[in-house]
Parts: sequence; C-alpha cells; structure tokens
Amino acid sequence: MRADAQRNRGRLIEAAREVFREQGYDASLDEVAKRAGVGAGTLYRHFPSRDVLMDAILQSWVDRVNDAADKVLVHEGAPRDLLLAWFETYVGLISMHKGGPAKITGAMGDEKSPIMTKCQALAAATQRVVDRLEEEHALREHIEAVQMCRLVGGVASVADNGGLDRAAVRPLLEVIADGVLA
Amino acid sequence: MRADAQRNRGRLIEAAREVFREQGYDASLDEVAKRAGVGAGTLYRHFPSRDVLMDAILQSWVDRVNDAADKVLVHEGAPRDLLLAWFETYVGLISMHKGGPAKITGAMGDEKSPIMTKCQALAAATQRVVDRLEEEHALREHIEAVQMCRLVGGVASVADNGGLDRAAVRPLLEVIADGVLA
DNA sequence: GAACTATACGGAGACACTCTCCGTTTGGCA
DNA sequence: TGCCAAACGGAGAGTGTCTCCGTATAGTTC
Repeated sequence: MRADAQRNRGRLIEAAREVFREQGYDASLDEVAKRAGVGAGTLYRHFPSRDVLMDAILQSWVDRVNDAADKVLVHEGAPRDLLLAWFETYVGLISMHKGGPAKITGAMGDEKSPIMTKCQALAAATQRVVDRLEEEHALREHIEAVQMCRLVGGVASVADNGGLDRAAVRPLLEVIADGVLA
Repeated sequence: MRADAQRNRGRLIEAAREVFREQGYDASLDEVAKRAGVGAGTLYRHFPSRDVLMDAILQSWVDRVNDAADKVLVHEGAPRDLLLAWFETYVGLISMHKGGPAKITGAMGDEKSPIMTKCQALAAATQRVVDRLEEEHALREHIEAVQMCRLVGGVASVADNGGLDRAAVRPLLEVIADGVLA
C-alpha cells in the first residue's frame, strides 16, 4: 500500500473513532471524512461500507475483550459472582458507542458479517467463562456461548436504546445469570 | 375535524400499516404519503413525527395485546408453561414489523414517549401474568413487569436484528423464564 | 345558494446523507 | 528525471426528511 494511502487510512480510523464516540454508530460518514481531512471518495475506497469501517475501528478492541476476560477469570469467588462480573464487563465492552450493542449482537452468529471476527472474539471470551463454570458444574446444562451473548447483548441493546443506567441493567443480568446457573 | 382531514388521516394510517409491514419501521414516510395519495405536508401535519404515526397505527393493536393475554391466562398448566406461552406471544406481538421490538422496548418506561400508552398496555398485560404467577408463589421474588418486558423485548430485538427464527428464540426465553421462576 | 373564512391540502424546495465517477495528483520505481 | 499505477478529492446524482406558503375547500352564516 502506498504511503499516503496508509496515512489516510489511519486518519480515517482515528476520525471515525472520534465521531462515533460523540454521535454513535449512525453518525454521518461524510463527517468522518471531513474530520479526517480527506474526500468522501477516499473514505469509501478504504471502507466500502459502514460495517467495514466499524470492523477496522474495533481491531484494537479485540485485545481489550481478551484482557477483560483474563481479568474476570482470575477473580476467585462464587460462580454467580463470576458470571455477573463477566456480564457487566460484556455490556461495557459492547456499549462503547451508541448503537454498538444492537450492531454487534445482531451480527452474532452471522458467518459473513463484516464484523464477524469481532463477534467471534466476544463469543470466544464468553466461552472461556462458560468452560470455567462447567468445570465447576455450576451451569444448569450445556449452553452455547453465542446464546449467552445474545441474551446479554439483548439487555445491552435495550439499555442503549432506552437510556438505562447500570443500576437498571443489573437486575436484568441477574435474571439471566439465575436462568443459566444450576 | 373537517371531513377531508378525517378521511386523509385514515388513509395515511392504512398506507403506513401497509408500507411498514412491507419495509419495516424505517420505511420512507414520503412513500407512505404517496401510497395514501396525499402530499408530504398533509402527512406531517397529521403526524409530526414517525413515532406519532406509529402510535396511531398501533391503536387497534392494543386490543390484540389484551386478547392475547386473556387467551394465555385461561390456559391451565405449569407456571413455566404459562410464562413461556406469554413470552412467545409477547415476542410475536412486538415483532409485527421489522424494527418494532427495538422501538417498543426502547420506549418501555419512558414517561413521555409518543408510544407510551402502547408500552403501558404491554406492561399491564405482562403484569396480569405476573400477578397470576405470584398468586401461585411461582416467582422467585417480586419482579417488575417492566423488567420482564425489557428482558423479553431484548431477545425479540436481537432476533429481529439478527434474523433468528422461533426455534432459535425459544431457548433464550427459557433461560429468562428459569431465571424468574422459583 | 352565495359569500365568507377557518381549516386543510399539496408539492416545490432547502437541507442532509450516501455513494459513485472521473479528471487530477502523486508516490515510488527504473 | 520521467513515467504510470495507485490514490486522491469533490462535484453531483439519488434518496429521504421536513417546512413553507400559495391554493383549494368544508362548513357556516345570512
């Protein structure tokens, strides 16, 4: 890739991160291009669709997901606490930008979504938590990590959409945890 | 209201029902106006925002909600079956049009949403189910109907968004049911 | 049934966003 | 230094939202 292309790509990702943080994932892409100081054509050449741009933005975010799972898993305690800690972490991770929870959770399980790899990272991290709980025979029965992602993602979507705070989300996560635990 | 205004209002609601059914709640409002055979100005005079139009569309739907609750509540059976029957009914009710689950669930609990009365109807119907289950001491502890609406609405949103079918939704509803039942 | 007026209508048009096309510029190599 | 494939940029076409205001008409009054 030519040096100027490389540079513009970086600028676009940086600008997108900023604009999405301020205005959510529905923000104007022209605004992103303007903020990056490039033409609209350049944006669309690098990122043919909004989802592809999102995927690029979330590249470094995957590390955060894995680190978060590490951190939750070292914590000793009751299975319910572990699960709830992960659920709250999970909600935080996918709620970085307005519109994020719905976007990510909607793509969960879709083989050919542009952000598929991101969903896989989330599902894999959740699977690690599931594995731990199954080791301890704490789960009611086998449950797919993807299903847990959908449940918690659903709560996060509703919270994002309806402007619910942590305190309002907590009891919802508790219901899901209780539904899953033995 | 003048006779022509009344007539146009009716036509707009009918057209909107049709267009939203075909294209989801994000469909073009100009298309609705065109389909109703009126100008855009007429549409926006009657319904200043998309949500107000949605509210009008859902007017008759409230009866369906209440009838559905009646039907579920006459059914004799285990609490879990009752609850799951209501959950599936609930998902069906709010999934009439694409985008519906997110819209309705996001407004749940918002005192001044244009579709507030519709959310109240849903919450009230859910409350009837909760009351029945509490009579039978089948619930783990007191749970707000609104919270149950958010949980099930979250699942419905994810299903709507990710194209999940009934079979994929069922186990998610079961987790919620198990989390709520004693 | 004619005149009047408050009410409602319609659609042009301003504004915003998406995405493409193509003339222009430039990085990097020979 | 010259060349050209690669990349750029922004005008503009297409689509949707929403408003404004000149025009039409329902309903009332005499």
